[in-house]
Amino acid sequence: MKTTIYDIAKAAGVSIATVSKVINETGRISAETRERVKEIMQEMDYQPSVVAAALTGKSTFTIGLLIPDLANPFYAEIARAVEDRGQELGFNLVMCSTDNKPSKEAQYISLLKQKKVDGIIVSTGFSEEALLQSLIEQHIPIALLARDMPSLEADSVKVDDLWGGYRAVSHLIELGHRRIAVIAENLKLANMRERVQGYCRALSEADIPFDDELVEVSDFSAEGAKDCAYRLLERPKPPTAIFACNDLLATGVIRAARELGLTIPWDLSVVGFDDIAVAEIVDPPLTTINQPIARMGRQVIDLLVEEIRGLKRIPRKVVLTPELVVRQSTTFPRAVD
Amino acid sequence: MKTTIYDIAKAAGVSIATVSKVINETGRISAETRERVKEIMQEMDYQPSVVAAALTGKSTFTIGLLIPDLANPFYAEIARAVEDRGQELGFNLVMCSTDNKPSKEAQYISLLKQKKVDGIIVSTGFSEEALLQSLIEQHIPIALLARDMPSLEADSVKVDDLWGGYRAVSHLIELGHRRIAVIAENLKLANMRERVQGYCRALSEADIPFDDELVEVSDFSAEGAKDCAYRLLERPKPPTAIFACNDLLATGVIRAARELGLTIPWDLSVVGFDDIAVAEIVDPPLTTINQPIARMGRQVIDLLVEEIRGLKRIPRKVVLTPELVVRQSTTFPRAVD
DNA sequence: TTGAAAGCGCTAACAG
DNA sequence: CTGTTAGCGCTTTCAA
Repeated sequence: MKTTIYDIAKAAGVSIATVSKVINETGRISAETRERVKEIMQEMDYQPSVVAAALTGKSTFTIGLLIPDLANPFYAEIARAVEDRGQELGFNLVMCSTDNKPSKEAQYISLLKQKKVDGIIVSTGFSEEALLQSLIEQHIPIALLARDMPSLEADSVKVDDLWGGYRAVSHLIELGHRRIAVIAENLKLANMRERVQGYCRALSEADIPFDDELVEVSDFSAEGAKDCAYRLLERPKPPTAIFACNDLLATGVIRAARELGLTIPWDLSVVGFDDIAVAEIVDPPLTTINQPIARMGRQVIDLLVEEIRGLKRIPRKVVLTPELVVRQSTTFPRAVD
Repeated sequence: MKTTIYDIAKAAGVSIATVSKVINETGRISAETRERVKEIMQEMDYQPSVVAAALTGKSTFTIGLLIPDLANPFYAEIARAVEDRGQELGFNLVMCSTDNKPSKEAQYISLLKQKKVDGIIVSTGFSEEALLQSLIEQHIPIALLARDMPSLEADSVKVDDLWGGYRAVSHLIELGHRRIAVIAENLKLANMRERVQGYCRALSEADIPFDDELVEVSDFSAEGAKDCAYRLLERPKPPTAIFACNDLLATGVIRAARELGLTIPWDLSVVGFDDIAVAEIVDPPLTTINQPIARMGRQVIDLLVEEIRGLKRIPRKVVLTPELVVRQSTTFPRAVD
């Protein structure tokens, strides 16, 4: 049998209440007995049961992380960042890949509730606001990561997607591009819409007319983006630059260009979004918009843990400014119109 | 307050024991009361507390997954595969990225024990066998994934690394290469040693003398592999092909080659190992050895859950045969010696 | 077929 | 400063 608080109490010749107090550093215990109990706990290699403690209303020290897909490098990096900060604070992460399917999301959330997790970080695409709202009403701490629902009373940490999109496209414009296409992942995602809005803003600021033939909507895959890029590049007047709304899509664009015999950046400039590790690895290294993933992960955990600890406050909406990272996938357009 | 088993019992006019029995489908209950209780549970949106159940000795339906680094695409894909099968069976995954540091590993394991997880899947590099052994003695189900410790009485699922290495290099030999280098990640990892052994076996079978100047040891990063590749390629007589012991290392090789003005595969053939998603994305698409990740993930979970359910058996050591996937990073050597 | 009652390991008043 | 005791929500004999 595993050693319990009773074993310790008996061995130390005190009551379980005393042991509990030294474990939690609550109440007042004489230094002497405290030391003795501690020693015995060491000797007997005692580890308090989180389960039993949780049943009495204490933390489970577990946080759920909802993301679309753990195998997607962006979310894997997000998860790692969150995990790291969680670990520092003593919290474990349970992973929930929902594939952006409401049914999976609901299923995971239900399980997390049954397990009495301390809080949930939501980084999935289009959660039903009602579902999250109900969690809040059940006093389950929630935080949004890499997205936000303005009307939801929950902490959130994200970058300014509109600014990011704007910056990406204005970079292309500064290089001299005028026929710039954009490939988005799914316009139902607020993120994507904002990035495209940034695209529009940059165009309009440069007095470049918006041409809806230059906006393509892909699925979430690099494959999908490749198809979009094909359509774009096989037009009579193809764009000289493409803004892919995330790096994964950008890799699809790169492959399409390669297959069509185009050399990046000379025949086509490409800029991505996210700055995941693969952005550096692809050929050519990708110019992109950097999301400070490590920082974002740390910050959501910090906010969520604050709430878990009961420091009730007004929800904080953190918006970080992403940065343009110029690498080698962008340059001047070969021929000016 | 959350609704408990008592609320249901009261509403249904039965005892909590009865409710418990319909929840768990144990004991004999009249169809009539069963239905009534079920209805009421629905109506009241009752969800049994996993925590309370766990305290009485039942499953927590939680499994710990120990990997070196969740941000590493190979492990992210592994984690996703494991998560998926776990979800199908009702188990949640808690992620533990150890960075192959024994201290982190120990810390995570301790936490997992306190939370009474049902089992642990170990996919980290060099766990101390003693630590895992002690878990087994505490009757905590353990399974090894993508690695094995033959002397440990635990299930394991992995590919035949030696065969994989052999297949990679024999492919190069068949193409006509004779000066073939290998870049390994860390020879303390059994995996890596076996892959290098496969390399050696293929050479010796082809009567190519082993040249220890052609084996480089990198750290775990693409950067490290790039440095190794530089050293290799700047020799007076550089290799015509490089076997990188995993795809991440292979991307480093590709970058080094690119920087040195070499064209793959014409100036240098490269083969990787793992077949992660980026293998298809890099330029040129990477010839590599495929690990059937989805299948591996499914199988460890199945084995582990068997053990969790108490179907005690002799540990199963599953070894799958990886397959060569020929893409565009390999071809004949330009000039035969 | 059902229910009363004794835990599971720990926390938190409340007494002493 | 320390101990007694009543739960937390559920499972599981054992009787009825």
